[in-house]
Amino acid sequence: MAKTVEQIANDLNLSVTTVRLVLNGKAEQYRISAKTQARINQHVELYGYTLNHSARSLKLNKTDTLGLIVPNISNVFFATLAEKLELRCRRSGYQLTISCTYNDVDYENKLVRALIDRNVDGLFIVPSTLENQQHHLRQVKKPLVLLDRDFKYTDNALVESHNVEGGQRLTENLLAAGASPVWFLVGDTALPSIRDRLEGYLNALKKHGIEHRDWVLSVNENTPEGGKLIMNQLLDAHGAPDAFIASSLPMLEGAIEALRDRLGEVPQQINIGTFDEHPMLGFLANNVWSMQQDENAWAEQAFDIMQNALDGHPLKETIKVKMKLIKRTRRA
Amino acid sequence: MAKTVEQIANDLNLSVTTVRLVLNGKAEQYRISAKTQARINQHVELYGYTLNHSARSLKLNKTDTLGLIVPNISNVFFATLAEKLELRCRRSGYQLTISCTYNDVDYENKLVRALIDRNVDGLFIVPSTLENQQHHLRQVKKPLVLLDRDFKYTDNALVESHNVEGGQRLTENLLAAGASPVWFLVGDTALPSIRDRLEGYLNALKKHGIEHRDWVLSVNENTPEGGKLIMNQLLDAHGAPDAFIASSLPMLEGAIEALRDRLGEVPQQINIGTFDEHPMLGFLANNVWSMQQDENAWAEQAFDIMQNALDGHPLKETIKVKMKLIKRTRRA
DNA sequence: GTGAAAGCGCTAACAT
DNA sequence: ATGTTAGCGCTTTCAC
Repeated sequence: MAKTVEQIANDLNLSVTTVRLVLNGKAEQYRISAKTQARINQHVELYGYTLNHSARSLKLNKTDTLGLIVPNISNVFFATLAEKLELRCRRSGYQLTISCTYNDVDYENKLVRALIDRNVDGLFIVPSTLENQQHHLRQVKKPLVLLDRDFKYTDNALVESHNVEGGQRLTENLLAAGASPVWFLVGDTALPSIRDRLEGYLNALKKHGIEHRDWVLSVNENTPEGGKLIMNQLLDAHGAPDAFIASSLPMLEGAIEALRDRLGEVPQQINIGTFDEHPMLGFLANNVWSMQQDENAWAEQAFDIMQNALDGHPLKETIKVKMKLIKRTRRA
Repeated sequence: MAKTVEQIANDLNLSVTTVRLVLNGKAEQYRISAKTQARINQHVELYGYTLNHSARSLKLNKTDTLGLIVPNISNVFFATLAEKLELRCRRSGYQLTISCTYNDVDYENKLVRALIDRNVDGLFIVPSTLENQQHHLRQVKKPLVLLDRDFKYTDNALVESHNVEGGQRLTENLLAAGASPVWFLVGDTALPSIRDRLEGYLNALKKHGIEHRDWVLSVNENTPEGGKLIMNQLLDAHGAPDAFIASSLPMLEGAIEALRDRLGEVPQQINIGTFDEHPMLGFLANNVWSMQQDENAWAEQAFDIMQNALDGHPLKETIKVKMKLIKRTRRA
């Protein structure tokens, strides 16, 4: 397949420079004779030419590769984000390499090192903890775009959803539906995004003159197990709820499981709110409001910032992407 | 951060060879003096050393990188497979780069070219069509492991689930539950995996002395839209079913949507079978049987084959991984 | 026990 | 308009 520039040059008794110029479309600019161009093009047509990225990388000290580090991609949100980002990167000639941390703090640091060692040109990271974030900021001397979690203590560029506003809007819609209380099942307030959603929830309550901070039930893991635990507590203390919001899909999964385990079914009149959209939310017979994150917008914004940084214009902005409410109403 | 081998050698007035030998743990083998070793180790301790992968790749004509091409990763099965495969590859020092085709036939070919151009050492591919498969077999001169879809016309190594057996077992379990007919909603029989599931279904019927081929309803896209269309047809012709099997999760999503749209709810007594497992299947109030694919086993097997091929022992086997049945029973 | 040097294929600076 | 060359950092072969 291959054929190197030098081989082509030799075959045609030309210099590498000449061949390179036409290969790179600079033929006109350097006024390579039409005849030479034709000879080269024909040769390439015949034997092909594929640029050797390793050689190019060695020379230019860049790989035209970007890294993405997320907790996992079996989570639809991160999976979709990865898809959009990969597409956006490829559109500009970058290969994106995706890696998952599985929320393992040490493994995350190792991943960063592995990608830096492979000389990626820049890195998109969803850090697991503040410590991880600080570690990365120290280690990574390349363009870095933080995603999803604003742990503060840095002015590095960051893209996230507008969780406060989203949380508020979601809550207001559930409040408007009438059922009360609207419990808020919150997993892991160590995560800024979760904290912001909670803040939005409280804002909405306050706006409606409600001050029931005891409607908030929290646990310290953002997982199905956490959701199950907390829903069981709720059932113990108050029986079946009329309405609740889960701070994320994994929490919701656990909460629903608890309801089925304890009540034998998920009472259809419960109004449910959740963050992150998924087609299977339609499997619930209930009214379901889901606050969707806009992965496409994230990808565009994050890549823009990266592009600028690669061009030597590092930006320090925090972008908050608007969320979108999806309503599923059950038939009366 | 960096420091090259040559820099270290210069700093210590040694030759690159000596430095390399201790860096690569061949110190004992070549009996480098303890003193020299100490000096080198100390220097590295102090200033660090990171191997330049680009230079190494250029010299050795390999990148220690493998490629994975799947339809998309917003599909949990492929996402999980990608996760497991990435872990397995990293464990052996390979970086995995994941790309999605979105079922775009041309884009898929471009992706293969892009990865080959970047000189990946080998490729795992879920081909979209037979034509794609043949294209890849022609283009890819490197180790290639096909995944998920046995389009035949090749003896290339391939890893897939044992869909026939899985389909049969799933069907038998639904038949045993008593409800009848057990409809089979099948999307896109152009996909070998789907065809095998159907075959398993028919085997089960036959085994039970049932010959109702008209229980099979098919459409030509394996999507929510396909599932919706087909369930609507079923509702038109026979009313609400007592039991059905969906050939994949996307199909099930559409089928459930149709039920809700038409009946206002998903009748709880319907027994549902599906392929691929997902926690949110628990959102259905129904009995749900799901036939789960074992991504971990796929990853292990696929990597093994790849490893062998990279070591110069190309294998031509087709591996069929056993599936696992998950049962969700509703409370009476 | 340690050293020297060629060469992987590309780019960019400098010739003509 | 086209040619020459150095060098990116590594590996490998050969030499003392």
